[in-house]
Amino acid sequence: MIGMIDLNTVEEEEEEDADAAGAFVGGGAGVCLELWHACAGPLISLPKKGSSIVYMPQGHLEHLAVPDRGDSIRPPSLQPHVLCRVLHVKLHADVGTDEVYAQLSLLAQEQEVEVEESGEGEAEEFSGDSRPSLMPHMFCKTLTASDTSTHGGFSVPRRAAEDCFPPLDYKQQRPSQELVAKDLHGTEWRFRHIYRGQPRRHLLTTGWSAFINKKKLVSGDAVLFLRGNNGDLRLGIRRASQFKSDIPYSAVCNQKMSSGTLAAVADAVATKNVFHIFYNPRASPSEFIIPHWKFAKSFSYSFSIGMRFKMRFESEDAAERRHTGLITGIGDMDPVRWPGSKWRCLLVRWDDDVDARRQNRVSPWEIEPTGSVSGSTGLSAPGSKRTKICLPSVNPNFPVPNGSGCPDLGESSRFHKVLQGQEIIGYTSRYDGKDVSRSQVPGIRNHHYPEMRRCTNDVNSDILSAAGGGSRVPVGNSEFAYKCTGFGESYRFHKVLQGQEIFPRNSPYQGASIDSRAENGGFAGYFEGMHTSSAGRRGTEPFQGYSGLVPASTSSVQVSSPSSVLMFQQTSQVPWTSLVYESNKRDKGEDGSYCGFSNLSKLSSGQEASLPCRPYYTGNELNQEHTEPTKYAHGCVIEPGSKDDHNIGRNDCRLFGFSLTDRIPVASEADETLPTSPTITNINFETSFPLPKTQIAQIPSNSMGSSCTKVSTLYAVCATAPF
Amino acid sequence: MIGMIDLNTVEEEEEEDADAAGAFVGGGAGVCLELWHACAGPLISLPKKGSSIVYMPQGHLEHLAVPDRGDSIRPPSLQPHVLCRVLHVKLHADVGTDEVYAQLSLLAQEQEVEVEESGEGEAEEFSGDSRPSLMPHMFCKTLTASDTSTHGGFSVPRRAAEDCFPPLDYKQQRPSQELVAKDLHGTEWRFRHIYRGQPRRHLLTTGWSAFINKKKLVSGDAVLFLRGNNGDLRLGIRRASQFKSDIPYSAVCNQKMSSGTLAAVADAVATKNVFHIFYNPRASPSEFIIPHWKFAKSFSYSFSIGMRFKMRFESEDAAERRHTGLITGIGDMDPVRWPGSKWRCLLVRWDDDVDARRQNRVSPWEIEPTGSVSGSTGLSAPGSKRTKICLPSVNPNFPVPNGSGCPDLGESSRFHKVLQGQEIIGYTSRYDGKDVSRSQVPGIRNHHYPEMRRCTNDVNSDILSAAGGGSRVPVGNSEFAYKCTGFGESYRFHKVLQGQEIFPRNSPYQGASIDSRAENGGFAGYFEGMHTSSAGRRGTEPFQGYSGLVPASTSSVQVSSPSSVLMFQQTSQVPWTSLVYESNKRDKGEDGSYCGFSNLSKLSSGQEASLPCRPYYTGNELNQEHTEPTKYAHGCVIEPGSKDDHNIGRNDCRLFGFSLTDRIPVASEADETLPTSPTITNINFETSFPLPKTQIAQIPSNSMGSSCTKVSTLYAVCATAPF
DNA sequence: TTGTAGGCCCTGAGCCGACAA
DNA sequence: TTGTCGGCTCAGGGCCTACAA
Repeated sequence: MIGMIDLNTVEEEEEEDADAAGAFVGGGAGVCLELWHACAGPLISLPKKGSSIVYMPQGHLEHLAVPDRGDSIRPPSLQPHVLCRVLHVKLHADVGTDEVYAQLSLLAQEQEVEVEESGEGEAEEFSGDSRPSLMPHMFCKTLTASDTSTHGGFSVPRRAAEDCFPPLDYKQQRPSQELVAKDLHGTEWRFRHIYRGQPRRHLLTTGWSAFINKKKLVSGDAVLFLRGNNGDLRLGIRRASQFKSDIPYSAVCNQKMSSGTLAAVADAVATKNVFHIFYNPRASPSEFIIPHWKFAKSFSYSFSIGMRFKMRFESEDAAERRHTGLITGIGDMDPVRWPGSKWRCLLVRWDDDVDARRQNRVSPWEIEPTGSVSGSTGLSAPGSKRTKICLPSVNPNFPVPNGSGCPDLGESSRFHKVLQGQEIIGYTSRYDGKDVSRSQVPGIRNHHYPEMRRCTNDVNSDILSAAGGGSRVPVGNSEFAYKCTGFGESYRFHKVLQGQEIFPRNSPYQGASIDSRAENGGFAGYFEGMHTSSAGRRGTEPFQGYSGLVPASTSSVQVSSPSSVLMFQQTSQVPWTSLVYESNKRDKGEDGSYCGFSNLSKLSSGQEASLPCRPYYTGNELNQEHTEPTKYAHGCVIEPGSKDDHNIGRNDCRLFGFSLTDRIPVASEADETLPTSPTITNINFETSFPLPKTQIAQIPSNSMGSSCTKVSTLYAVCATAPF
Repeated sequence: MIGMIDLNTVEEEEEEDADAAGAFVGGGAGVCLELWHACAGPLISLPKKGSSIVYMPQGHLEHLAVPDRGDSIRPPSLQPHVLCRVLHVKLHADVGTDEVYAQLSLLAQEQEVEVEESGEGEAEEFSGDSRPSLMPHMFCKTLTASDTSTHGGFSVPRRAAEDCFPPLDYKQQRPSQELVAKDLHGTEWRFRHIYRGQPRRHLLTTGWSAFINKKKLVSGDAVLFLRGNNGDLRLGIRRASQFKSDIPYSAVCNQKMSSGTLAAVADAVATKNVFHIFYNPRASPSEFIIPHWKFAKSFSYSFSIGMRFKMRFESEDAAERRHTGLITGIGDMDPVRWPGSKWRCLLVRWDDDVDARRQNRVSPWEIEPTGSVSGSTGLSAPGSKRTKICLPSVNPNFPVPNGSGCPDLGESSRFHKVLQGQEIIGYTSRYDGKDVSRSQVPGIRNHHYPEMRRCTNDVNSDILSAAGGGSRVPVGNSEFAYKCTGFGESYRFHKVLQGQEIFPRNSPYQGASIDSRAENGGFAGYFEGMHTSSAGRRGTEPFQGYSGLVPASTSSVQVSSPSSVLMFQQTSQVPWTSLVYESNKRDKGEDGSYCGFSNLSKLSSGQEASLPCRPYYTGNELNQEHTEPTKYAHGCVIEPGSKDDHNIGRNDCRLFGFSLTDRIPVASEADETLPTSPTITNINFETSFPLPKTQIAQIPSNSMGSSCTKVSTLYAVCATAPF
């Protein structure tokens, strides 16, 4: 135990935190929530406990990847879309392979379910989990041949070592120490960390090969080091390819996902019993569980043959890529067994079909129309451009120390996005606290108090004016929206990408962040000042400090060499899109037969939401390319010169590979102080998916707790224009 | 591939054989049936496909060894004793630990089930599996410190090497070859086999440490080498202690045996669906599945407080030991949740309670009363001593070459018993066929034809007279009885014991055996001439050759040093006990409430069995000590001087640890040619377990196929005296 | 006959700096 | 800054015989 961490750490704190989040491995040891998400990959999210989701048996079968034998015959009683409440989410890691997977406990819901309960439940759940669990320092490195060779050890990127490892005594000729890192199972791994060579470099030597061998890591796999706020080191694995050696991959997980699953589900649904779904986020991209609102939202699009669309993918290097295509057909994928199912009901042709693996069938909720079909610019609702403007809604990530405002909303600050190879560092807190900022603005350390005070000001008007005002208002608080949609399990979701390093060396918030953190005794729930975007400390004044916290210079962000790197990026939920709720009281007829989800028509509106609202998107997605949304979305621009469609640095979270950030419907009681867009019309013309009446993504108005009711109105616009 | 086996082997033959027996590992590779049983241990047996068993949920819970949480609450509909039909038996081996376990597919039976179906099914199943699969050569060695050290290799006992391994060219100074052995998963392991050192010895060097490491073998564990009849080498493991390392033991198996199992069983029983039971024969001695007849038989005993009994155990060295005790109480083990259950309903005190692990509660079918209570010598039925006399019913193991008689009965010849450290070699067939017998009787090679011809003679009268005639007739054909009881899955069951070596060097049958085998082109289903006892080639004339094949001298058997050794012992089924069936047509009243198995009263008699028969034991077990039953049971006495109660060499097979050999009720159509015992009375006086009327172990008369109908009557006596 | 120990060889794990990308 | 290479050391795998139980 040489050179142990010297901070005032609280042992087992993360364990408890994981417990509080309901994250366990099978054996009972706690799984580090952050580590799980880091290992799961950048685009994986999970539904939150208590949220409403739609379960797709077809997709489940695909995920199981079991041969379509007799036992996979559709149980007659099982519908293609099953509305469920998520009762529990458990995070697991395969004992043999460290592969992460999740167990969801679902309960089929009646159509008459009061959506309000979801919101209440959420508020309660968050309260038990509002304790900060910061892990501001992390890095992910793809192993080189040298790293995995028996010949040598592990070459640690310099800044990664400085950021995540306890400092070495560089006065010595060969400084070294012993590192202890826990993996997902809580197993401790010990490494000798030495700084040597000419030129000097950080190496892990003794103990490394044992780790490599035990984990059966090969070149191309990636390891993650993650320093918790209490100083604990965590160690994760993200394999390049699925682990398919002589040892059967994910024996336990596959075991649980074996045949007969669907029959069990059908029985549970029929008998109103809980059933359990195992999901391996890295095994297959099946998105067989999607948020209720997302499913409902897909009805708002009018898909038609010939329509162009775009869709996001996770590429092999864990970077997100976007592909476009053309809808070539619409119809049931399996009209015999699953008639009326929307699962992969769209037949598409990709513009770049170089990737043969890509499915030629997609589900409506996976794609976004780009609106180039039939020249119907009307698909683009008015004000679409303003949705971009909303993105500079940078709010500070500094938490209110005692969280008197909306403590249950304080979790969005953990909604991280960690890019592997894309280093986004708001403040460069070295492990020893030295060299905090290389080119720091002098005197910045004294700014945090005024800024925090400014957070309490109502700057809504500023925000709105900055955003261009008008009908569309930025849903600046991603966490709020996230929570309202019920997919808060991933509120601390990280996104770790490889290949690009973004390092804002002279962020004016660095000093402030550090100081506030120190004064809060490590409690601080803030993150780097960069890329705070819309998410952040959302409390009574969500956009608080917006005007004051916009970085003075966007050039502070640098894009450096690929591979290796660290730090979290604040994930911004719904950064550049706005939501509009539309009153939908008119009876649109009983044409819901196709969608197979007519039960939605029975959904009642929220108690406090006086009017039934329907999620509505302004159509900005239909005619914009989203090539550089972050330019507009974030207070600091990632890299002004980047013109590819990778959207690196775009804050995206997906539920089962599905984006949670694009547009999140948020219901509010009514528009009180905000400009509304009462003239928004239903864009669902030319619909291929007739919408049942009041088929909405119903978000309870009280989902954020009573004290936040007013806040919610800041982010959601509910147009009450009757039809 | 140095020195590969030179026999005319048929590749994959055993694989197919395993398939035919329904033995698979999870992955699909075939599990060698013999190897599975060898690894499972000496006292483990399994029910046969199609047989009737009684399933005990309580025992299952014990076997699961899950904490008694809420989910182990007895499902209301689940009875403590469930009569089931075994639909399938699958043999498995844990991928990680090689631990063997079995999967039984059970279907709860109605009381009205026709027992005849079982017999028919058996005949069919056997037909598909009547192909000989001989493995006459095998050895098991407990690993020494040197064997497991990284410093050296594996020291092979000399005769083990000569018997199981291909011969070396001893003319070379250092003969060596490469051995290839398959484990339970079909994985090939290659070893360098060298003969060197001063004095010379057989060693496995290269490749051995890899095996040790991969299998995580330690000193004290045992390895089994097993040479198939086609020359294939098989390699098994029997761990000294349960494999409990950092890697969870038997993850897959335990997974399948996890919580909620009982609820699933209850549901399956209620819905008349098949349910699956996983049984780890080495995990716990729970005997939660017992043969139907065994369960019923336990009612024939009259257990009372103060009664003495004996019970068999498997000791740590895999040797069988017998312990005696006193019944101190009778009553439900769990009167709240499982009232009326007979599971461990007897409270006992052991005479030698040095072993604290021993349960102080036993089930009635586990023990045998010794009749020393209340001086009731009446418990000993008349003719008890004659049961010993029946044991010399040695029949030859030489098969009829073309099996025209009863091919489906030809399997008993595979009912092996392999004693580890107890070497029983009828003919010492070296691998190269040389040095067949070291002290062979001259000219014996010419004896086999007359003997085989003699096998076709009906020597029943001889047998009976030799057995003393009278009311009790030896059930000489163990296989037949075994099959009739439906527990034929283990018909090739091996018993491997450690600690004693019995080597009949000069058996007069050696030459004959070898020759007949050679002339049959390897088909021969015979075994060594020693210890043929009652089991063997049972065809139309089960006791054929009895008079002519009794060894001239019993001194041919030697007991040598413990540890290491080989060869199969023919398992004798019911070697020294006789069965008497008693007509039980009288109505004994509806007092079956206690036993919880009153459905037995609805059992109808077999179609061809004209009269309901009830298994009945003459009570010889009640007053004899069984110390040296083989003296009487076998044509050749194991070791005349052995006086301990180990009963080494006693041919015993257990179902889930339960003896199948003691007494096996066999139903017959009627007694045709055999002397019967019409005056046998029901000894079930003083009964603590009132028997429902016609509570019998019903064995179908046609269980051995129509061609064997007459044969069956030779072994079973059905007294038809009405009450 | 076979378990164990010591001698010996040699592979390869693993640490190091040099060098170059 | 860090990936890879060659050099180096050394533990231990592994083969052998000697000796003794």
